Amino acid sequence: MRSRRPAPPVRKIAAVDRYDPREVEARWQAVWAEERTWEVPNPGEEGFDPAKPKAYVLEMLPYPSGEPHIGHLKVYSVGDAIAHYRRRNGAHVIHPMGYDAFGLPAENHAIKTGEHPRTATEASIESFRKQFREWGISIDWSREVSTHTPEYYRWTQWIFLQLFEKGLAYRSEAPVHWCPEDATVLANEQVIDGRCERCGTPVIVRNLEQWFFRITDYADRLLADFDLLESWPEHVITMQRNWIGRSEGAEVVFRCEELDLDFPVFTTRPDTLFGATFFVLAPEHQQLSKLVEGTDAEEAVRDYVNETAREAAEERGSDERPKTGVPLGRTVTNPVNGEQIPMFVADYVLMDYGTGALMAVPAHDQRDHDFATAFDLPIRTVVEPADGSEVPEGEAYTEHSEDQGLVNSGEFDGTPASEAITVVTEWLEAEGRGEAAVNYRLRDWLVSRQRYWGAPIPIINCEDCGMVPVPDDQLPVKLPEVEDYAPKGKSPLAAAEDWVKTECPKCGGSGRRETDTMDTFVDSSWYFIRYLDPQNTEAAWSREAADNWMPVDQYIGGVEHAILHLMYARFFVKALADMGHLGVQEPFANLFTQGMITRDGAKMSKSRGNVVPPADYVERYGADTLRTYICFIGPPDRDADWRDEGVDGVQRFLSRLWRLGREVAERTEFGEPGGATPESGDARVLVAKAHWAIGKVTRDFERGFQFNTAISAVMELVNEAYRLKDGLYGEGAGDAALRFATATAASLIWPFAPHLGAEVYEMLTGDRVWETEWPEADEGLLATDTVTYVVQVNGKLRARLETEADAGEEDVLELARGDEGVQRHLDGKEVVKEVFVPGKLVNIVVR
RNA sequence: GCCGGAGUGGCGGAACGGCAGACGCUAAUGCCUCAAAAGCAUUUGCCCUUCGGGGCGUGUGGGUUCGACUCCCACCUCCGGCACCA
Repeated sequence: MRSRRPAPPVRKIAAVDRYDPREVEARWQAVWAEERTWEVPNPGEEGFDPAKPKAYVLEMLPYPSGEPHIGHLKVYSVGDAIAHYRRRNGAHVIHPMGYDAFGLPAENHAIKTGEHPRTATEASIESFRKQFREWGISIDWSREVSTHTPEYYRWTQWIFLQLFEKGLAYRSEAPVHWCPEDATVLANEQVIDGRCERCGTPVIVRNLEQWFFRITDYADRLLADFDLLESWPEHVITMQRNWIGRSEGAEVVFRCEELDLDFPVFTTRPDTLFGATFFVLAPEHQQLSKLVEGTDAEEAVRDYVNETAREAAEERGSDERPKTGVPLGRTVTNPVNGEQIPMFVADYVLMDYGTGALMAVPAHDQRDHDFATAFDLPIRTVVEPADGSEVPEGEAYTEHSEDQGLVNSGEFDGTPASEAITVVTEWLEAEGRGEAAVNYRLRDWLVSRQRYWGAPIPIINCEDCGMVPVPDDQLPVKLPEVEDYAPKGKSPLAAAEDWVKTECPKCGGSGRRETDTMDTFVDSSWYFIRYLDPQNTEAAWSREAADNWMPVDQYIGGVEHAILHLMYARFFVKALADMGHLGVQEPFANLFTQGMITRDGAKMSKSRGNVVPPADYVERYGADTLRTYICFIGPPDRDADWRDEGVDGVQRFLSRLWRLGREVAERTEFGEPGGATPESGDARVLVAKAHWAIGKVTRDFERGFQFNTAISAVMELVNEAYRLKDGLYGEGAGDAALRFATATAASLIWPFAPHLGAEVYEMLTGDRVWETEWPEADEGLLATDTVTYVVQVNGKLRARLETEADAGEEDVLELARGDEGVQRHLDGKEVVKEVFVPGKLVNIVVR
């Protein structure tokens, strides 16, 4: 801890004897705003030191709606603690802020009130901005961005066109999810249990022409590059892995000879091909009408298809309900044995997985088994347990390890099932009837929305030239002003006829603008790069700035974004890296997902009346108390239940530290807080405790996010100072120890309670705590002359012994055996073994 | 069903295989005060106690070990994610 400056001005020792957070916090906030303390330069700018390591600390940007809630306070408190810690450990820390300002809530509000969504959005942004300052979050405000400004979405549009040029953005007709309530299409990721993620309305499937990003091209890299991440929560990786849903198997072609049609299917079990006894198509399958046209089955099939189309995806998805379907009166040929097997249409086959058709193997797939039972179809076992054990009645046998061999499978009989997968696939390849294949659950990302409040898609449709990108010098395509924000099945932008009608940039003929806007997840898939060079009008960012700061060293946010945002952003970074705009493959090296704050065990909601409005609480307790409480309540990745009594406790602690600081500043000589390390006595005990706390807090930061134990260590230090202070005042070593201990407590609490930390530290040292280096624990000080040995008999604690730290094994054992409490338990028993752990413990085993 | 995560006092939570319950809340008592608030101090897992101490305790049942909240096996409960994915 460096120090020494002239004695502090009088005002720095508060005149009141009560900790007044409002006064303290306002003063320091003014200093940080005035001096722009948290701004950090880019390479080449004044103040940039290439020798310093960089740290990009980022919390997910807020969606500005109304006022910030307690979850915001948590995520930014946690992030700020990390940012402060890294700064004082010598890094250039970039810690920016922005707003994810496009989106439905503002637009729905606009529809109701007729007021432009920009008005409510910008009012909300102002409120967020104000509260972030009142919370004392150390933000580099020079880098602030908001996704709804033309200066920002100009570059969102630029990225769209980059993807378009590379064939990664395309327009296509496909069955897509449509939310009738919000009157827009949704991405697969935004459909939860068959319902719209935003409003909960059951979605329906419609065939529409829409814009997609080709994220499926990146499926394998999105999986493989988990290896490039430093530290992500295991469950987030698992969720993404499941979502991408890679499975290996084979594509096998079944042929309908009558109509000369080939039906490829995907299977993970080519080893069971001989067990395929029927064949099923999804109701949405394109060839269906061709198969039944003019046959007896036509009407029944049409009815069945219409019926399933009416059903919500939600009901169809249940595996509880009985299998339904209709025979087509056609057969296909099983390529391995030439068998003609009957075809069906059934809604348990999904159009958007595999090829929308499957070979049914009822003996070895439960769903096929259920269908076969319902329709009385043959069930042929082709894989048997090697040990001859029975398969339960009514169940499919799905094992396929080397302990199972093939039967009823012609030349493949006896081949172990695990091996048969490869062998049969090779055979299919040789025969030209199939090949090894990989299938994914992941679909391309549907990005167009028929809504107003988003970035317009920068494409012009020309009768002669087709889809033409808006030339770079004409960006941004500004959102037009309209009268009515309500969606009517097409985008509200379509009503702005003057805007829609334009000139084709290619041929100069008449063109019409694309009227859909982009999914807001597009905006938030690259904001963390714009922060690095936010003022740039020539490019979305400079490679130099991006190379300097990327990747994000610590990303913090809610687990609800585990799939959507985090996967889209990974995709963007990979695509941009492929185009040469970035030098990294992954945006977020370390990810931390914070838990929710509940109250009375339930999620906070207005209807439940258990909301903790941060502004009210900051007014009442001050920001430092709230921030520290949130970090103290429990491990930040877990959910935690809010209790006002707990807040009182933290307030008490901060107030104790403030009063200690003031008292020590008054009653001891201003000067070097460290001084010479006292040899012995309470002064030494206190200094040692301070070093212990430094070590503990430092380890808790280094190990991750163990803020609750870090704060408790500072509490212990403060408690120790209170316990010892009255005996230490007035002697040189005692005064110095008190100053050191108190300044250390202020220094260690700084990442959580910056205003108070700065205040107390300045009272005692005249220095600004954020300009000092993070303290280092003197491990040597922690060693003491005497140690306490724990004495166990048969593993149970029986005595404690104070002894010289350097006492030998025999001496300690001798002492232990002689102890009265130990004696009682040794009496009349035979000592079998004695365990000695130097400096710690003795265990005497008796019989 | 599959994949994650978690079970410790009245509560939130601590514990490199070595003193279970740090720290905080709550509660009780005392000091200060005319009084209250604030503050300060002590106690606060359960049971028994002759007040020395003793017994029991980390979801359940086993195991490894001198020693297990911690490691291994089996199970129970709760939370989250995915789910007719071929």
